[in-house]
Amino acid sequence: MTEPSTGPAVSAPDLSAAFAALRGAGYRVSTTRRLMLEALYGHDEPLTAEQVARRIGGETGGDVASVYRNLETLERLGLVRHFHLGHSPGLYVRAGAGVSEYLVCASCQAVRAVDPDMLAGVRAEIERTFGWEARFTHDPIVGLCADCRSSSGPRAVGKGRK
Amino acid sequence: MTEPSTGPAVSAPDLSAAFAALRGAGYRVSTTRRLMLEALYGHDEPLTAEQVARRIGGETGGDVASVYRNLETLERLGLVRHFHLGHSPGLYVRAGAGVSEYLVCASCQAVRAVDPDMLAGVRAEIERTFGWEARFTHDPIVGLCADCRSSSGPRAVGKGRK
DNA sequence: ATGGTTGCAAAACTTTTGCATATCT
DNA sequence: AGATATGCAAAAGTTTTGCAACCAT
Repeated sequence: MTEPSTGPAVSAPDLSAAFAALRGAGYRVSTTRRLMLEALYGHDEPLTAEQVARRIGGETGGDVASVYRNLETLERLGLVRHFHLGHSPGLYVRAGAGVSEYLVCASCQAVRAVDPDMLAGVRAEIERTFGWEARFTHDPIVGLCADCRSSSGPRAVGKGRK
Repeated sequence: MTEPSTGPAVSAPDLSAAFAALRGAGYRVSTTRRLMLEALYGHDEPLTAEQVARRIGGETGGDVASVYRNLETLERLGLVRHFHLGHSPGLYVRAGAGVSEYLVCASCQAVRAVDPDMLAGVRAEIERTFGWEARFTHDPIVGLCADCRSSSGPRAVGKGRK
């Protein structure tokens, strides 16, 4: 068993640092992983595994199984994070660089990445009221962004009735 | 097409009111639906669709497809609500009776149902900081409950590494 | 009687796993 | 060379859908 160690969470501010993090943990920087990271670090919008696969493969798209395997690895290394919006497939975004928590709009699906410090007040309020320590890392705060609040009114929520 | 109308959301404080809500919206109170509501209204813990099916069928358990169909109906009527915890299957709980938002413990999976009013402070804090209107109805607040905070310390989170 | 409901079967989808082959170091 | 990573195929798990038979109203 010469499998690379899981290693501690590392935040990579940019691509080359992400590659270094991979190597440092004993993983190889394969073509697939390089393309995946380029795709994920090039966008702020979250991507599904299938979207990532489509971006790394030629016409047919890359293999989704490999993408899932790598996403899990990248997530363990703290380079990527994923969450779900409603019943959507997993949505993956880059992590690190002071960005580690998200607000997701239930209406337009916009994602706002925020510095954990900005949520200090919210966390404090939750602790004061309930005694719980809130985690917004895997399950983001879902709500309506400022735009959707004003345009759609308070009724438009979720993915509609089908 | 004589399908019953979707109707407005109704909060049923008890079983008979739930039945009335069904009838009022033009739905029938079938045996399946009655047993499902009894199961869901008898517990505070959330149940998966399969658990509900097991409770309504004899030995073999009821049909999961029907359960899913009915859960969707009951949710539209505001009698039931569902959310997800991590990658778990949908977890269904009764709605109404002043209980409509949840805190879920990432460690022991305890569910704390809270009156929406108790989250007013949290919502206000989020609106002040981000301008967003938070919704904790489909995606509950995930964190560590008071018990798990003291016992496991700040490290135990999520479902482990598999 | 009638049309909503159920059960069963099969499909749709997302994610995981096994294994031989290709690839990085 | 040698172990890791990939690709393909198949499986697992959850949720949805089609359809004939059933059952509240």
